[in-house]
Amino acid sequence: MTTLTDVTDSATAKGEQTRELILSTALRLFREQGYGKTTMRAIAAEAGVSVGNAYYYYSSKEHLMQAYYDHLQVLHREAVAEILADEKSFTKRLTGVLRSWLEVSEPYHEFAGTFFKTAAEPKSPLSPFSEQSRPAREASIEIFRQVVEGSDIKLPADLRAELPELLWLLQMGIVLFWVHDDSESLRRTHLLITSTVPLIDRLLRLTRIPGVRGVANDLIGVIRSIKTA
Amino acid sequence: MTTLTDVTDSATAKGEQTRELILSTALRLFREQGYGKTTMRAIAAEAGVSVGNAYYYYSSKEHLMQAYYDHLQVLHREAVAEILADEKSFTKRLTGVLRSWLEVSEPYHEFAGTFFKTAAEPKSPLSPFSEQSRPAREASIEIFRQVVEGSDIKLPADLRAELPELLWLLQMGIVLFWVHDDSESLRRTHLLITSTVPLIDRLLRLTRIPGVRGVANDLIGVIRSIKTA
DNA sequence: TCCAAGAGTTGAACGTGTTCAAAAAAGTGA
DNA sequence: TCACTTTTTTGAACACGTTCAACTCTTGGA
Repeated sequence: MTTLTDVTDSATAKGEQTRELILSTALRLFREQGYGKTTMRAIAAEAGVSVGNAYYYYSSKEHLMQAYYDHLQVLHREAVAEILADEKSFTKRLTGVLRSWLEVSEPYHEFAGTFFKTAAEPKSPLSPFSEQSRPAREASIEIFRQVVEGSDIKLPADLRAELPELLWLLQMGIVLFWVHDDSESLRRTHLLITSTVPLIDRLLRLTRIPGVRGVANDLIGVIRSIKTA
Repeated sequence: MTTLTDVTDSATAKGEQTRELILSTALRLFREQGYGKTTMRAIAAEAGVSVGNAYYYYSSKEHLMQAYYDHLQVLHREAVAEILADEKSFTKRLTGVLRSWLEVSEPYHEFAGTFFKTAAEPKSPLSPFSEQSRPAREASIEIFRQVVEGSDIKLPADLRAELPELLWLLQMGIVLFWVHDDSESLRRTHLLITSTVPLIDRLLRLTRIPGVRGVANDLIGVIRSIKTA
């Protein structure tokens, strides 16, 4: 039996090395030529391995995409750390987080459509609602939980509890918009964020009005019942 | 020059006959085995034509899907006619229209995912937001315009004007939910509709409260500015 | 009736993602 | 060192959506 470091150095190292080589090659080609125009054969050739070998590590082309998605997640989490530490205002925190996502994802905007295409399919493991992407989804929701919890906003407890998930849904909506946005410098998506966030802030504060409060409570009830049904 | 009836009987008839044969065969196979498992070769074989011939009339497998989508649109329009003529209550009209869509689309639920998969791609002509699907989209929005206009609901004029489009967006959301819904008899989607519609009704009536009215107005402003930006 | 032009039809061929049986390499215990 | 097992790697083969040059049929005018 070899030592633990030996294992990571030799045993796993060989396979992991190939795995990472294939992934990085794939991501580079995706970035350079888009998802559709990058063939598995091209990835294998560029990485200096056989097609079958690529499939030995990634069971489909989509799985290579999944890996890219996870990568973005990490970049986003790093990008928002500073904002979440410094800022207290709810609108600024939320705007900052959404903007960061835009910045991080910007290089991939061109072929993001193809990604969300497969992501829209329910059975696909790439769907943001799927079981397989639960870790990534929860990590993402966690960011919004921090947005809410570290902010100055005052809210009824039950709404506060559901809010992170709702904000994540908002982000899904913005992503959908973003994918379709072909304006220069993504002007329209930026416009959407800057005009929507303050509105959400005001909407949330409206829950203090008794008549609104009732509707809001029922809304939460509906969301809960549908989640568990 | 032949007469008009001659043209439809002979000149166009031959081609149109083949076109419809291919379409109906495709839709049947889609229904029977799902979109993914139905091959163009199978459609051609079953229809008794060559693969190339199918492509002569439908430039891709997705276009056959588009045709199915248009088909649904017509069925839906027919299905809601009665409700829209008889019913005056806003919630009942809206619920009826959404329910009808569910009924009409039910046979296709299994493979609808694959349809919305390609629909999610921005460049795809099948996207509900695309230029090519404008006619289908506007026909769909028209239904919601009738829902609003024939109802007893009292609303500020500008909100009333935007509402059909918003309700169409709501339906897109419900469709997204529906696609992911694998509960028996689509229980969860039905639950979503029955609990969401009355809530929307109450939300809309809340716009009479001054504080809410301001936010609603701004929301409309945002929607308008983003649509034109 | 015949012929040129267009409409309709064919199926082999291409490029793609993916599979799989077999070969090569690496690891394991004596 | 030697057999053996397991991990890794290979590339031909498959099924699919799609294309296209060639073919047949239909039509309308001379």
